[in-house]
Amino acid sequence: MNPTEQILPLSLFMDLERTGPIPLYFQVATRIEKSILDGTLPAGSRLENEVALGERLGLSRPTIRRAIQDLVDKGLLVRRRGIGTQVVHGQVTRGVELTSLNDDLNRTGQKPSTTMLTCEVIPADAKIAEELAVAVGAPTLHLKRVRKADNVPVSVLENWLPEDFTDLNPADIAEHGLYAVLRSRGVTMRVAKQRIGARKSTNQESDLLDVEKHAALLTMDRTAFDNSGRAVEFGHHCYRPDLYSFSVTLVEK
Amino acid sequence: MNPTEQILPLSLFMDLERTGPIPLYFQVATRIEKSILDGTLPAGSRLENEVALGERLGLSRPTIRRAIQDLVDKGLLVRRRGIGTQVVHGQVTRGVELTSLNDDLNRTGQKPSTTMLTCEVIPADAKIAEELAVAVGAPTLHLKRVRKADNVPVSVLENWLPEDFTDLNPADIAEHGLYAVLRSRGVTMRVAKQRIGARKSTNQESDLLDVEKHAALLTMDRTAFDNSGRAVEFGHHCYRPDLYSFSVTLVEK
DNA sequence: TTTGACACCATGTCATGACATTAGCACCAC
DNA sequence: GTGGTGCTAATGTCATGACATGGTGTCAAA
Repeated sequence: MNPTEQILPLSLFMDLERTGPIPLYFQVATRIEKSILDGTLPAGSRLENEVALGERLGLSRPTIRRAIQDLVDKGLLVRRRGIGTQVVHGQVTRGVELTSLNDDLNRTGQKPSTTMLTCEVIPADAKIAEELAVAVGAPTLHLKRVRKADNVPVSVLENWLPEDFTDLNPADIAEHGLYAVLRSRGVTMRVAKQRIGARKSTNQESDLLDVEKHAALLTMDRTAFDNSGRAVEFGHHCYRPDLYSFSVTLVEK
Repeated sequence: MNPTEQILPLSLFMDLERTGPIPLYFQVATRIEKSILDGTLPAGSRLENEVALGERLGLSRPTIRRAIQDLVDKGLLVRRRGIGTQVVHGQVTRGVELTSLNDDLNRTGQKPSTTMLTCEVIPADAKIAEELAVAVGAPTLHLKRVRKADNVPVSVLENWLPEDFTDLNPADIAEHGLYAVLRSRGVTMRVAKQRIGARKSTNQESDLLDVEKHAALLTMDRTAFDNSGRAVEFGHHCYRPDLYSFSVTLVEK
């Protein structure tokens, strides 16, 4: 019942790349994470303590600590002062990340496709102006799309972008996804604030998503900010709850 | 248009408590956060750089860095190497935290109340056993409650707890909430894994929540782990989407 | 005028060392 | 026996110092 003392195999850390561009703490975190996922470190087992681990690997304590902290933030490890570090029970689930639905589907092996319904430049109303931090009436690019996975409609996506992006190419967006097009323009997303709720479908949404009238939909409003802190996108999305849901891992600080 | 150079008023940092139990980085982070919230540091403004800030406050760079990093993780600041640190645009929203609905309602000033529908010890079925990492058939405490805010029903909460907690007092839970009772037993939650979705209400749920039949509900499944990494609670919750939603702030690493 | 080299700035990474705090345990005194 | 006391182990906090890396702007040469 008491936590098994567990030593990480040294071999896992033999090939640390000390000169490459990949930070050492990241390499360590990756290797520990892999050990957890493949069962080398079973749930509940204890990690070697920070200083000892650092000595064995020839790394300083801050580096080890940073690696472990990243895994704690991910919900894989739990630390207790005076006790040590243990692997959390329960199967690992990938949490929500700052990616688009397109990326998610690609990762899970489903074939995404997009139908563009609307792509127009319209003046911002009060709500959009507020979300994007632009003046009311300022031109914005308004998109409405249906996203499908393996040809089954999954969600209706409606997005607004500030004036700088009103020249985006609708065909590119339909083919590669909005986020990919923005990335290729040099925009890197850093922060997103999302609100997740639910409501009934409108008749149009029922048609688009191929569900019955007044079906329950999962909704998500998102405002995304780039690395200079500027709002670059506001979106209102509706998902078929039988095909999509959100996973979140919370860690008490 | 270009980010205003901004200097934090030194007065904000004059009363740092260097001997007390509150970490210095936390005190710094709190003060910066307050400056952002009250408008002293407007959206888009630039922070003084790390080293200078450290010198002015008589603190080391790691301490300052830790404080800033916490605010970056909260989605309040954005950092760019070679550029500096800026305040993110957009109003601040409190994200999901590892708290119970009870705590949430208390914080927003609404008066929560709870009706206990079921409180019984039952054997774990396959799904519950999997979530709690116990054997199938092991005794678990099964709760079903309705949570109200200002006497309006907000959610139906169904929870399962492992054998150690089968002796919990139903009256205590109804009065103080499940999480408060667990805290008073010395259990501290550290990690929770949630899945958020939507579905239609059952007839019973429609009655309990005072909504029409087949209304859209927001659902959340949560498994919570204590500071030793052990699963201590699995819950399936349904919320009225007109009264409750989830906020999440994501930060790209 | 344009372009390349270079310096500067600010954050990113890493090492070393020290002390504080907490949990668990063994031991000793009462 | 029981309870306090102190030791040990492990993480938490903080300081100092160094170098790397990416972004920006300047200045001079082509």
